[in-house]
Amino acid sequence: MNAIRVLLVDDHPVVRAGLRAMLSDFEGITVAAEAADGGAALAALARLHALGEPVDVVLMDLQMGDGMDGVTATGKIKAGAAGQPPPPVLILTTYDSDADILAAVEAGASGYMLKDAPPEQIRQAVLSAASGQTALAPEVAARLMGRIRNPEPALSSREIQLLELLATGLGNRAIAKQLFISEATVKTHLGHIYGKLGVDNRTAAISVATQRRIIRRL
Amino acid sequence: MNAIRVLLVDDHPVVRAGLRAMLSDFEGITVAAEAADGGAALAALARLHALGEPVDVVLMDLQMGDGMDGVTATGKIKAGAAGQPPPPVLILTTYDSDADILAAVEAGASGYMLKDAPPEQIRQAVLSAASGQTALAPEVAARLMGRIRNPEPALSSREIQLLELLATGLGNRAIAKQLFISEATVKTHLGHIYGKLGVDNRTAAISVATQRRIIRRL
DNA sequence: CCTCCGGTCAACCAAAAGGTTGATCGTCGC
DNA sequence: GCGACGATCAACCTTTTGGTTGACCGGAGG
Repeated sequence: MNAIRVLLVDDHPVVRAGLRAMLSDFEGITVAAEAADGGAALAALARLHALGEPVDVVLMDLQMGDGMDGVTATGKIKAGAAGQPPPPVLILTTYDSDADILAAVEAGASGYMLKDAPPEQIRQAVLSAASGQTALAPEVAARLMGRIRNPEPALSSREIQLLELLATGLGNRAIAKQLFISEATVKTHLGHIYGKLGVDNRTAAISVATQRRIIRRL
Repeated sequence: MNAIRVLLVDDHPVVRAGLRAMLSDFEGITVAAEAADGGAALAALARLHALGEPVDVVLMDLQMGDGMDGVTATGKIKAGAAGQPPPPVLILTTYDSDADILAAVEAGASGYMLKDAPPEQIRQAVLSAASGQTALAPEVAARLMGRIRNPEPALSSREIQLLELLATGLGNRAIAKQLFISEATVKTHLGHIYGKLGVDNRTAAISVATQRRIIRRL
């Protein structure tokens, strides 16, 4: 049986070295190539395909230095026309926010592992992904289950819109003016938002919304 | 000449493996031990010291899974009574916010490196630290220089500390309790912060501070 | 058809935050 | 020793927020 050929994608040399060292210790797994960002990953994929040495599994970080993040890269890999069967993508990240997990899964990732996972767990995940199965870290699986059992109240798009203006530091009056509604309505919306996020003031709402990636922050 | 003995502290097995592989490739550097968190690091330090094999440099992540973070651990190491000369502590982290850098430096860290640094830079930093010098990543150094040159928005470290609590959504009273100061003092500090950042409310302060990377987004 | 829900608005009250002035204390540098 | 500055606190007042209640409209769905 041929070894599973893995493509490592991470912008941290340290992490790449760790993954390389870790995977090399396992039987049946070899590191075919490495890339520091999404663009390089796509290039490496194409290059290896042209050489007749296709990659079996892509092991990729979710947050990368340059513009393209793991989710976008996953989408591109999955949509990649050239070779018929795009390789399974395994996401390896530090955080396990709901939004990240959902986004990764929706983009077509075959798995979602955390960087603090023990080597054996990572090995299993690579093996699973190579055989076409899905691999989720226990913590991630538990989180998804909890989400299904206990769905969080979803914010309406209007509320998210409010939240974004809120995060820029605007006061209620300014938000009202911006959205062409009355200050009273702004207060009503904010009250609903606080309730849904489980907080009781605007700064906490921003904090929670940012952590859950309901709104983005640059 | 004896090799420099390094203690690796990071809660991610992957990162530890990477650092180990990376440092092992260098002449004159050996990994004496590894620890997954601050507590284990202190224990390892004591154990190695008892064995007569003191570590020359501690290479530690700033954010660790358990309670104790890198800054706290650094402080404990520096204060560690047992062996007379505490080893230099080199902080290795993903982010380069003012808040993190200042906290690390104040805690007595000998250096501050970013995880996306090339191997050679890390090697240089370990060497510098071992010889008692300070090693800052270029990005970090530039940031500190800018801070000195631009006295315009020079927030004191106390103010940055306030800002961080502010960003978690705490109210003035809660912040006061957290810092063991009165609510009046919190208001005074906030007033100064608003003035320096050119804003007039807490949410705007968080927004500006985040964009200027005075504090880190979580 | 009628109910549920999102979005809109109002009035009112309580609490929190913001603005101002002024004061004490320590440390640092000149 | 003096002056500057950061950190601390207090009292006072104004503005902003948060919390509650109640109401109207319009669309989606049973």
